[in-house]
Amino acid sequence: MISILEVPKKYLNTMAAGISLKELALELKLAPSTVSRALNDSYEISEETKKKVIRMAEKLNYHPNQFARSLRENKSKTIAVIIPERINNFFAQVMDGIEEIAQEQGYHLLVYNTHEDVDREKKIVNLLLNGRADAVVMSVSSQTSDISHLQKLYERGLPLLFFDRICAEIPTTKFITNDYESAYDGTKHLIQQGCKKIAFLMISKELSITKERYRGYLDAINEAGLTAEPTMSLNCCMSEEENIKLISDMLWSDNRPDGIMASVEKLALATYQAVKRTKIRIPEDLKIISFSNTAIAGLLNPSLTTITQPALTIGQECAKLLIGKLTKPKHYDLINQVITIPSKITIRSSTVAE
Amino acid sequence: MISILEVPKKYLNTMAAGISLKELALELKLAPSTVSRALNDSYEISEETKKKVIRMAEKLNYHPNQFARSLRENKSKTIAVIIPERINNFFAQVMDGIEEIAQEQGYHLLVYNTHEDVDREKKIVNLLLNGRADAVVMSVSSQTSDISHLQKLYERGLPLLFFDRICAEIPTTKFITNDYESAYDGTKHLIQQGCKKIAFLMISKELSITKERYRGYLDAINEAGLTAEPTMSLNCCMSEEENIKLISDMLWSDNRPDGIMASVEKLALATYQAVKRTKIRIPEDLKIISFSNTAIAGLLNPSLTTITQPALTIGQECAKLLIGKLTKPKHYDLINQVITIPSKITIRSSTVAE
DNA sequence: TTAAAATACGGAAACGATTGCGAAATAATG
DNA sequence: CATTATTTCGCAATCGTTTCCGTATTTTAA
Repeated sequence: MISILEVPKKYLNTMAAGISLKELALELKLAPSTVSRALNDSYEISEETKKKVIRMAEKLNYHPNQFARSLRENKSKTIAVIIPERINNFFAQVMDGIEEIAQEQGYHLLVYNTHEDVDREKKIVNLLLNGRADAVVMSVSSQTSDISHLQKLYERGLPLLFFDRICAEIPTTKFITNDYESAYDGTKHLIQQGCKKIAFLMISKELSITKERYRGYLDAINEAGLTAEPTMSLNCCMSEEENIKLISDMLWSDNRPDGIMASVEKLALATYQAVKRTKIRIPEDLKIISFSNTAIAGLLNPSLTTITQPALTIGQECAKLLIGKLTKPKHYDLINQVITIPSKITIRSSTVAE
Repeated sequence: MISILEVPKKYLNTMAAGISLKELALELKLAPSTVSRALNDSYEISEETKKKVIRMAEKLNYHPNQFARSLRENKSKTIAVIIPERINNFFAQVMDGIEEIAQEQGYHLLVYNTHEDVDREKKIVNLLLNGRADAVVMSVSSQTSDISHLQKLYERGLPLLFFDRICAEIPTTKFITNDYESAYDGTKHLIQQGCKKIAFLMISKELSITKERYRGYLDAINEAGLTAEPTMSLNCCMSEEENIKLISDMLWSDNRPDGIMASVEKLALATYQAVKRTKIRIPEDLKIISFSNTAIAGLLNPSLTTITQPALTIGQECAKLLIGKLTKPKHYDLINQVITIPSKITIRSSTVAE
């Protein structure tokens, strides 16, 4: 005799793989449709039946198959996130922001790292074309010039959002920080501290953030009556070693800068490494400011003046808008606009001689 | 007249949402089964037909629906990764390692951050019970003592793997570094540098890594004839501010240590912050060594002696084993064992007085 | 008391792919 | 030429849900 509280033997072996709705219905002597409705708390089902169904579902450890559900409903409650780099405080914080909202709303995150490689980016985007995710939020790689793959993704109809390194050609919403103003203010700060020859360090000329930050840098320089020498804008690469060498060469040259605006954190750190191999003193001989989201700028030697992006907020806003669009398509729209959230400059020892 | 190179009008509106196999078959005047086999390069289909099908699939921009496929095949080519913290160099590197192998093998990654919170961990694990992923690799949160949710996940039959912070009770494969030896060697190094009273900093007594590293620390101390005072083992928490205060209190006390073994990076950094508020000099008055995977240990003030874990390798090995198990279940087995990959100690200024 | 409305549930189709089986048409064999 | 293999493809079931209908039973209204 099988007690009602025991799991029937016939299910014991299949339990590992999970029980289906149909089997659950069979056990309850109900139709699958009824069980489905009961579990989804439909008004068509009596409270009594609901209780029974829910209890049995728990007893048999029932979990609805997500693929069947996704197939039927044509949505997966999954968002794909594509970033160019993972070992990076900015992107990690953005991810945390996205995930915070996603978890609240019951959304899952597929995460992809392109390693700043367009080819990888294209492969990943093509993979996403089959509808594994309901939406995509991304920051393009530094090598992305051809954007046909992004165009295709956009035309596929998936809600698509950009942040930080955006793709202007795609008519959707983008979240960035006030790149121009921050770079302008940061450069101005260097000038106020006495810098006459300021170098601009970048990882790629093509990047949206590079262009904007460079524009801010240029305007500040010109406004101060200084001249922006071509040799002072240094286009770096992916290899840390090479970057250190490039920066070293600049520091050893006769025409060396007395100030540096690093458009990304890694280049400021490369500069620190390069400086270590010289007699140059920071901030006395060289002042440095950098876009950076590291928590330990204050522990560096010397502590680093930073332009900190609102990374967490950017992530949260991306997720809010995207999930809003997914859950209430009528109320939200991914219109072609750039939303700017300001950065914060924190002045530390690397720019002020005591 | 519709040219063969044009997309028939009737599909133009549905193209955004994607075309189905059935529609593709209709257009080709073939049965869905034939089209499916053609696309999957079945021997049953003539080369001629295959060409036609593939060309038409490309023309109509066909992409197979992953949910239908997953439902039918009962697998999703997706691996779930659960980590306790994202803004953390170690975990970021592990993730990169996992993703490297996963991308090679065409696997996707669902990533979850528990923020060191057991309740979140439980929710996430329960979400995974419905088969969204084919396998799970995780590092448990520092607050995890009740492991019933992990047990349930394991019993569900999903291949499950642990790394770094492992759960000994679950009989599966775990990847860690040589926590005991590294802590032993690191502590011994402090002793050799003259430390007599060494403090051990941890984030949770329950963690596997804490226990092992503490054991190594203790053995090194006892072996050297020193005594391990209870006040010298400091159990820190999640809040950076509180940790700095805890460490500050220790540093200001009469009974202050002359050496510190930090079992995780964030506690070494908190120590640096705390030291900044005192007159204490590193390494003259206090020497510090820490488990850490930061790339800028050399840029800290002073540069930090580190025990660096093989994070990337750990990630790669996890992914290799897991995907091996998924693709060739007969050849791979997740036997109950702990695989150890050694760390590397890099001695810097924080432990050697010049 | 009878018609209308509300309640509670079952049957069956649908989502989009894969695959076992059957069956033509063609090729190979005796 | 008759028979058997081989090639090439179609039919239909299946995976596990959800949901549109239909219907029997009960309740409410007239």
